[in-house]
Amino acid sequence: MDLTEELQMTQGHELAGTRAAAEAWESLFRAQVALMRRFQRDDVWGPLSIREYDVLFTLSRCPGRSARLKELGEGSLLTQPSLSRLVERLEADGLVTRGPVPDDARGVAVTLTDEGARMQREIGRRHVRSIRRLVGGALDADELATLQALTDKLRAAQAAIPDPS
Amino acid sequence: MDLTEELQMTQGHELAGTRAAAEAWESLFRAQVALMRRFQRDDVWGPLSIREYDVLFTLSRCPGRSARLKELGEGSLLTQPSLSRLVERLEADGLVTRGPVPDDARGVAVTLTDEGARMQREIGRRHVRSIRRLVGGALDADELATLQALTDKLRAAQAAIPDPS
DNA sequence: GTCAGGTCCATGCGTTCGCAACAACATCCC
DNA sequence: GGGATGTTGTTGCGAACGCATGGACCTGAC
Repeated sequence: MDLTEELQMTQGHELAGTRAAAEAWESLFRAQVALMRRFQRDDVWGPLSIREYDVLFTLSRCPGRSARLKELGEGSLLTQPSLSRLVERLEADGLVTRGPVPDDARGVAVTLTDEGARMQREIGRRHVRSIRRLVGGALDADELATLQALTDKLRAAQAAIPDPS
Repeated sequence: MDLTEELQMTQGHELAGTRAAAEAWESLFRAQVALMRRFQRDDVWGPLSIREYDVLFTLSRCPGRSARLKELGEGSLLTQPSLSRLVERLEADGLVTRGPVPDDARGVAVTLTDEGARMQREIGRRHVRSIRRLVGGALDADELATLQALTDKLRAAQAAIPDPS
């Protein structure tokens, strides 16, 4: 342990080395970008953008294939206004419906239509083939399990760290 | 090993299970999105967008702080026209210069100016603090090293897999 | 040399995005 | 109840993006 880390620990934090964290993040980021570029090139998205597909995918895993706009926004990189208009387009295409939510007249419940669910499954089936090729073809089962465990832990632990005050 | 995997191996591929690959990718993707959202919220970017910073960062690691437009595009999610205009804006702000590249009159060499390098270092210094807090605070040194090794391997191995023919 | 095909970058144009402001509702405190 | 404050979603508008296309240049065959 070098002096910097020791100093940090005396301040009550158990932070791994700055360099190790930065390098791990960069590797994670670059891997995600590289894979995303390939997935984007894939001819599996039909009339949807990846962001639109991701919303349909998220909805397909929600109870009743329905979620509030706010919940959808929490798992997305889009800002709330952009998501609002994305959902507006999905509704115009007949893939989702927008309705009221019980017990909160402000809320908007976004619900997958049958056609939306069908579209999601169809694209998802093709997309998962690409994932198997590119991700499953790069790492073995143990490595995949380890990667999943680490990224799950990273996401959970990061969520527990407050914003700088 | 289940029947599906066995069948795949008889076809000459050593693919890990589809489910494991899909779940690992989703975890990786969600972790990246969650962290990215927090980094975006950080008040460290000054007048730049994250994408603009990423270009300056990439240039700062290139020999001579200079790279061709094409090379910059390979590590970015932006399309070529979008990157072209992003660099155009960076040039207008005095952060990069555009010049010819030796031995190829089509090429455009993008070079970091002193002010661009200073801006990148200043933002980078603040950004790396967030990375240490959120990434270094979530995983210990061993976990960071493992995560980096796996994502590096994933990126390299994926690059070696050809597009579907 | 020159012509065909490929690569690299820029530009026109319609779409999507983010920011700021706003409207509508919920919640809390009195 | 009633106003102050916070939350949820929408809208106006300028900025940025992606797609299609075009111009300039490189490469290879003849």
